[in-house]
Amino acid sequence: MGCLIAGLRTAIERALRGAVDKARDELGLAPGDPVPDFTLEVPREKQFGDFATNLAMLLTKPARRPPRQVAEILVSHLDLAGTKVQEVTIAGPGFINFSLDPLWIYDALVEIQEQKDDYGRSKIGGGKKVQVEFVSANPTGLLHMGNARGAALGDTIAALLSFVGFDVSREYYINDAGHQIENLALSMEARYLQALGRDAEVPEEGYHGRDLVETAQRFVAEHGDRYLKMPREERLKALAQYALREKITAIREVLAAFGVEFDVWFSEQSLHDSGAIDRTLAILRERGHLYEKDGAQWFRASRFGAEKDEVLVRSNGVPTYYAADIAYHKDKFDRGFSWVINIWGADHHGHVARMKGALEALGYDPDALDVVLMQLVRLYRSGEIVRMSKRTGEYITLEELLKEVGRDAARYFFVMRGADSHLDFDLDLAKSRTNENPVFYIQYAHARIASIFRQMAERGKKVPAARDIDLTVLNDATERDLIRRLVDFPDEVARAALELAPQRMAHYAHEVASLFHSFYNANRVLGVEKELEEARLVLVDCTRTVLRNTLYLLGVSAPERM
RNA sequence: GUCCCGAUAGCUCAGCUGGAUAGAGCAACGGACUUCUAAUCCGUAGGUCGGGGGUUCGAAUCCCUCUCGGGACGCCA
Repeated sequence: MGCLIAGLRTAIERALRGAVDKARDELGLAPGDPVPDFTLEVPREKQFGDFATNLAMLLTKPARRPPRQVAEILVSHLDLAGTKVQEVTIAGPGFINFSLDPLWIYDALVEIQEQKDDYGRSKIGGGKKVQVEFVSANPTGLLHMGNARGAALGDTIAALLSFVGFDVSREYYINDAGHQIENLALSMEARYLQALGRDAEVPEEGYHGRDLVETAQRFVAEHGDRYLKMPREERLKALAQYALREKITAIREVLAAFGVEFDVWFSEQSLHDSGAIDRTLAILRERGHLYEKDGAQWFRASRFGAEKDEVLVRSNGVPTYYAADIAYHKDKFDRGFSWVINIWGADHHGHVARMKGALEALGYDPDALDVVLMQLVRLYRSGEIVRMSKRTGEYITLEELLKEVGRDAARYFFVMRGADSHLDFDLDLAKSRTNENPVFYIQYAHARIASIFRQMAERGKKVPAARDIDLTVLNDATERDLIRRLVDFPDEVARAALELAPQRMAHYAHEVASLFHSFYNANRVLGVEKELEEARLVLVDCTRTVLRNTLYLLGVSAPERM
């Protein structure tokens, strides 16, 4: 689909490149000198026009002239045919500012209205296969706030990438092998025995959460005490399998309630069973990246940028988690993903260099893996930190959070900060139905719009087609500011997606809502002069589209009334 | 000790691929509801961008260093 703002942008960029080429001699540039990687952005201040470039400043050095002089020369060679540029000025240290024909933003409204739900979609991703792996919480308990933040971040990043034309797959890696499963089995056994009235203690390293008590009770309800008499190994296996299945189901359900659905649930155990880990180890060994020490198999990770070497196979012959993870990442690339994104807790940061190192050792491009590290979440209630301890099983679960603050607030709050910032999650604020709460502020804007359309319908009117009416009557400052920001939407989506920065969308939504509220307070829509009413209905319609699309990307609902 | 992340308005944070006068929300203060939802808006005030050095035409942004907070450094995951 055509996108107006992108078209304008590329037209100006092309003109600038052309100017550099024509001015080469005058600027004293060598024929081989490339055109520098300049920016063409929307200036913060309106007085600087619609677009501004730093190109002249970047050419200062090769041209050995002051930036403003370079700008003069460039401007004298600019061919602006077909760019809608009406005025070019040189300002500040050497910016070249472009002011467009003021009518251009009205064309954008036509585009927004016609593209509707597709407005902002693009093909930047070119159908490239991208995998986003996130949450991947141990299936030994319930989801906590860290998992919840990961879920919101991962899902929003995936939605953004998909919106800009990537072929995205959401994946959950199930850690259903190794120690934690043994611990789960032992913990379940204790709860099972307790449920049958016997004395038993959950091991210190085990899982102490209340949820396993209930799982054990359900197990008893189904199987009674018949596992008491079975060989211990069989009992442990049955208990672990039962708990695992129940936990994964519970995780899947609560994530679905959170608006997060995965395309693939990948089992770690399957890597052991299929021989994928052995094959991966064999390749590393063949390439000379493994050695034996103290009876264990070590990977020379330090050769590939990691701090130290790492054990892949313990002296007891059991592969480490790291070995499985290497095989897993190899599998990802073998499945044809050309970009792999992991959302990890910051406590895994030490794992990043190792993982990239392993990929390099296997012959894959480590830069095709991006790891988004997210910092901790702290919950606040009544101004105090809510203490949590996973060890004792005392923590707020995602399920409880959803019950308390609702999905919309939770989704928004988790992505409103950059992943690498600590997130203070104020439960009272998330619940409050006041202007302090950004989610309600944004949703309220949407509800107000819906209300306008209800009244419009009562009056027997319809939203006119933008291309049939005169939009230039939208001349008020609040109207122009709002339109201008609506036009930015495709740019904002693209940046948020490529920078893996969903918080940009959260802020953008708030800005659009704010501009709309200002417009709404300053102007009436219904009941004004016919031409103006029609144009304003179009503007309100377009605002609704942008708010909806933004909220959709964030996984937040767009209510019709509040 | 080594490494990673952070430090920006009273509070919570944006901005960080170097760009023009550093932004927003909340809190504070002063205003606006015979009108489509006042869950809103308008205005005022608020800053040595943790300290110091460096690179540059230009630094909140890049480099070095120091201070303070959080985290990671296991044949755990």
